[in-house]
Amino acid sequence: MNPHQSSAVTIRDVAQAAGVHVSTVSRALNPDKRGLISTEVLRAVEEAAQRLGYRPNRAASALRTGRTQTIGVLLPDITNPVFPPILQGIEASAAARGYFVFVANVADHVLAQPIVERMLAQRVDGLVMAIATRDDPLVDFISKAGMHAVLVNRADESGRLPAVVSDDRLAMKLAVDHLVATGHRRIGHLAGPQSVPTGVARRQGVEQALRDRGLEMACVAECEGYTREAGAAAMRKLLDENERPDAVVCCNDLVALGAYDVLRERRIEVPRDISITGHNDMPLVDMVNPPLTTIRLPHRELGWRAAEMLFDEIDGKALSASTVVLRPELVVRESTRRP
Amino acid sequence: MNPHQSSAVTIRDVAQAAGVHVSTVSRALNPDKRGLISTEVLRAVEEAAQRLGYRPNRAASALRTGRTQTIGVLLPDITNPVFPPILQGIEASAAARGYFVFVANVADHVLAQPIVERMLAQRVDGLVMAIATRDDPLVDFISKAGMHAVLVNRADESGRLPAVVSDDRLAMKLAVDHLVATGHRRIGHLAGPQSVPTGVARRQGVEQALRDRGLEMACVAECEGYTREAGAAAMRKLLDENERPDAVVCCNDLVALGAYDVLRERRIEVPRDISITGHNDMPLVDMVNPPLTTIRLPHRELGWRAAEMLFDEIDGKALSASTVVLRPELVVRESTRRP
DNA sequence: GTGAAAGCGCTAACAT
DNA sequence: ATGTTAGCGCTTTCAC
Repeated sequence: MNPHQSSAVTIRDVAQAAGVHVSTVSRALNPDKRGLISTEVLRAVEEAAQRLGYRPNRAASALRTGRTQTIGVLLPDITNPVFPPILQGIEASAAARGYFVFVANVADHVLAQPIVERMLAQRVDGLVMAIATRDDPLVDFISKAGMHAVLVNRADESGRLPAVVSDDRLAMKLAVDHLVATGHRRIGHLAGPQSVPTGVARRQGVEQALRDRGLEMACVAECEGYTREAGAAAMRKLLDENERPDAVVCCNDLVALGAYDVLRERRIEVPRDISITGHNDMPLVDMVNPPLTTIRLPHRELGWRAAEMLFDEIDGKALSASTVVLRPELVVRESTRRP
Repeated sequence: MNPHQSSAVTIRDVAQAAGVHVSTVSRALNPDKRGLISTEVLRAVEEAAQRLGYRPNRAASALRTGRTQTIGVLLPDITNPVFPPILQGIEASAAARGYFVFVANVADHVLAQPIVERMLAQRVDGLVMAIATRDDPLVDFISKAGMHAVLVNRADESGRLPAVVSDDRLAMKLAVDHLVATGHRRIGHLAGPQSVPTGVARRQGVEQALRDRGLEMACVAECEGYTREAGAAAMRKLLDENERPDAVVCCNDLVALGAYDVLRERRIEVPRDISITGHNDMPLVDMVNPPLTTIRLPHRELGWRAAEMLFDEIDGKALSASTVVLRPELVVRESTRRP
């Protein structure tokens, strides 16, 4: 916006037009202090502000109050379909409170700290982070800087930052229970990288759920990443090194789709010969062949809740639980055999 | 961020530590004015700033200069897969220039103007908008306010705002030419809503491309929206009211997927009995059955270019073309019969 | 090359 | 209930 031509109208102009002092205008326009102003003056100020097209300069008020009414959101990859709904939830919560959201795509984790520093300079009131690896020095930096921050879709194992996550173990239990209930007994797992918390948690979830049913893991292979290619490679390995299982619980939808690729290539039919489950319920997995049975996460709510927690912290009522765990949900489609 | 505990270090502190005046510090830390400072002083200032962990307060500099180093991005729906790459492009361009990006999800178009007003109050330096309907009063509002703005994925028919778009007619021509080259003659179209510019342009594109090849449109049906359901409904209508075409050019991938649904239901096999093309190359359309032949748009570049144009405007070098049209690309998969 | 001083627009004591 | 005043942290003339 060109500062020279637009909205040169300041609180001064309004005060003059309304025939009152600037501080009166400031009060009249502040919802929290409107009560202190007489009805006539209030009306006069509002009329003048309206007429002149006054728009308070947030930069000035930010300078004065130290609060910018903005928060920052750090995402590893906006194009990964899990993040848009999370962002949407955050944005909705922020918008409802009159906050704006800075979005930064942290393509490479080494850029995270510089970005956080710039956000600090920008005086954001807080941060929602979907990045943070385990034992992240960034968490350190943030607490040292005294910034308000909440993690989303990532837990802070050191417990210094509040977080909102989905229940990975429960997710896998839902998948396993569904498979067992539909008659599967030899159940395998395509595990996520064991270097990341979700990879470990989901694998443990599968093992535990199996044990609860008196079963053992039939076979397992670890993916190098949460991608279709990694899923295909792991599936190949799984099939080559083990007797074929009845069903495979995949750590993620993309991995499941990679498994589909290999099964199609080998003419093993889903779900007739083998059942497959995913995790995330990403868009269009209901369109693949066969439509994928998967776990739906409350992504939007994850974002919403994280933002709400952040605002509570900012407002000083930081009483809330430090980690909120949301419930995932099983979505049964056609990649799992019916009983 | 809590203003009380963090980064209480100001330019004053640095000045004192370095034994110089604040204005000297300001100059030393401003890349454009660093030249005016002697090497020793420069070094002393930098050392002091570093040591104290000084971080310039952008709110203060924004107040003083009228520039915030932020831009706003207005999106109709972040969860629509075309927008994340656009946003990514915008964000990358902004980050490269040290700008931050406010993202606002404009769920309902009546909210657009209030949001723009808040962005104005926030003193964003400019706006990238992926919203704007035809003859949008918002465009009016923005030009009146003297804001810098660029449209993306939407053209401003009144020509008051620069825009970056993809070539819809060319997109359809690529699809039609491919179909003709692979032996199709009776070619139909599932058109987008004729109330939106892209719906009209794509339909005209199909018609023109056909005419260029000496063919006529075999049949056409209009979708009520760019959704799978609308695509299915339109496909049903198309089949019910016309002799079956060899191929159908769809206005959009989701519509094409809706067409798939109907064809599967009627046991019409793709591409043996009929060929189908989409538009957008959204994620996973390579995973559906059969993988969809479609048009890939340079979404990320759309965003990048829009942001670059905006920055040019902000910097006063608004010489660039007022509308940039980017080339889409044909992606041949298995939903179109080979010759 | 550096310092002095004013002021961006707003808010919040404090005074009345 | 309203006015007075000071100042948030920075940039930018204007002096020297």
